[in-house]
Amino acid sequence: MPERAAKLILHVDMDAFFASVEQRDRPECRGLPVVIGAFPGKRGVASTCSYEARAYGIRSAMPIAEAYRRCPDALFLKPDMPRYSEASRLVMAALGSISPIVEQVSVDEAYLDITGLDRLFGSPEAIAHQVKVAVWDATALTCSVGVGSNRLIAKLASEHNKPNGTTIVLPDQVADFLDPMPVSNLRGVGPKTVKIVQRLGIRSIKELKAYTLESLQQFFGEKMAGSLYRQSRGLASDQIGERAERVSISKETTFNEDVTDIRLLRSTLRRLCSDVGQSLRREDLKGQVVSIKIRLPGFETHTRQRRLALADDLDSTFFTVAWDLFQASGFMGKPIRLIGIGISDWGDNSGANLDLFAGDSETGQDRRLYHMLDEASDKFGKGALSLGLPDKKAKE
DNA sequence: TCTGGGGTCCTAAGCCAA
DNA sequence: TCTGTTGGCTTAGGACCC
Repeated sequence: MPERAAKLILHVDMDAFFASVEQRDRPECRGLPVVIGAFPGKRGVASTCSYEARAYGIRSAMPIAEAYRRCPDALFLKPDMPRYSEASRLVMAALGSISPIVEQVSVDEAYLDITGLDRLFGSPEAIAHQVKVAVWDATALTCSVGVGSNRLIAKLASEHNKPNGTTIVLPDQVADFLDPMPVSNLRGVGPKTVKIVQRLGIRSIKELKAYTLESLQQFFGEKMAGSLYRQSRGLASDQIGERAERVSISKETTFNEDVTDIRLLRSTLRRLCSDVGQSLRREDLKGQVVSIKIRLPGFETHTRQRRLALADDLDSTFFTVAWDLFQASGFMGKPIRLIGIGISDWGDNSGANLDLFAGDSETGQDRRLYHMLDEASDKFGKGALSLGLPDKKAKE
């Protein structure tokens, strides 16, 4: 068996992406603290912020009220996703000019397989430089670049020196690079896992590495233990490819104030179902599992889901099921902080307008009429309209 | 401090059929 | 026919990421 050539993976992470696009396009924002996210006074968090805002201690995912407290003079802007998507498209096109193997992982991040590109560009440092020049030429935005032997090392390397940094980690430098890092730097390690790690007295990746796989399995789930064991040794996938196919589409909304009004909840759910239906049809998908998400004032979150007899993409189908799930959830009449809907499990039935309920004679046209009735009853009150359809409850 | 929105993945419990 | 086991599927919740 011929030995496989060592891989060289490069990770690109745009610097404060949304905020940088705003500062690029709006000269009045340059050099100032800019926070992208919710407006102060409303519920929400900072999606991202400029480096000037970070100097005030503002961070991604920080409640917007806290961000405002830290810097009332910051410019608070709503995200302009179409503009960021366009910038993202240009970044990815620029990366494609460097390597034929690019995997976009989010709007502002990508992995490149740069194995063998030294013949074209030279050293890993030279390739990283080429990437930054290409991104700058295409967008006038800076990025941070990390190079390593696999995805984990490349990603940690790009995070190592931000903004506008370059970090190369050669295979014989991996242990020195990882050992002093906190365990929270590893993928999949969030606040809950950090708590367990702290309870065990583990502070660094070096200390984590002292644990055997079997001992980690006593404190973490099987998968998490395996993941921690491999990551602490710098082991990870070096395969770069197409972005994985999406597995669900969802829409949700948090109310500015908790809601008990059934009509408002119903109309909100209908709007979300319509949005999610539109997204599905745009992507030519039909889903077979309808899930609703309900968040109560204490941030307690519940989900309910139901499998359809056949996959569908109609707003009215989703709304009928979602509303039914909500009514059966036991949360009717309680204050609701957030309501959401998600569709998943792409069925393979290709025909459109398939019946929702097995053995039910309700057609797609019927459903549209029920949908109109529902809309009308929302507007004018129940019983205001009759289209001569059989009573839906009676049918079931 | 008081926590968005859109995702993915993992785990556990309950149910059901072999 | 009854009972225990096992494994798959569904459902719900939770952790995490960007």
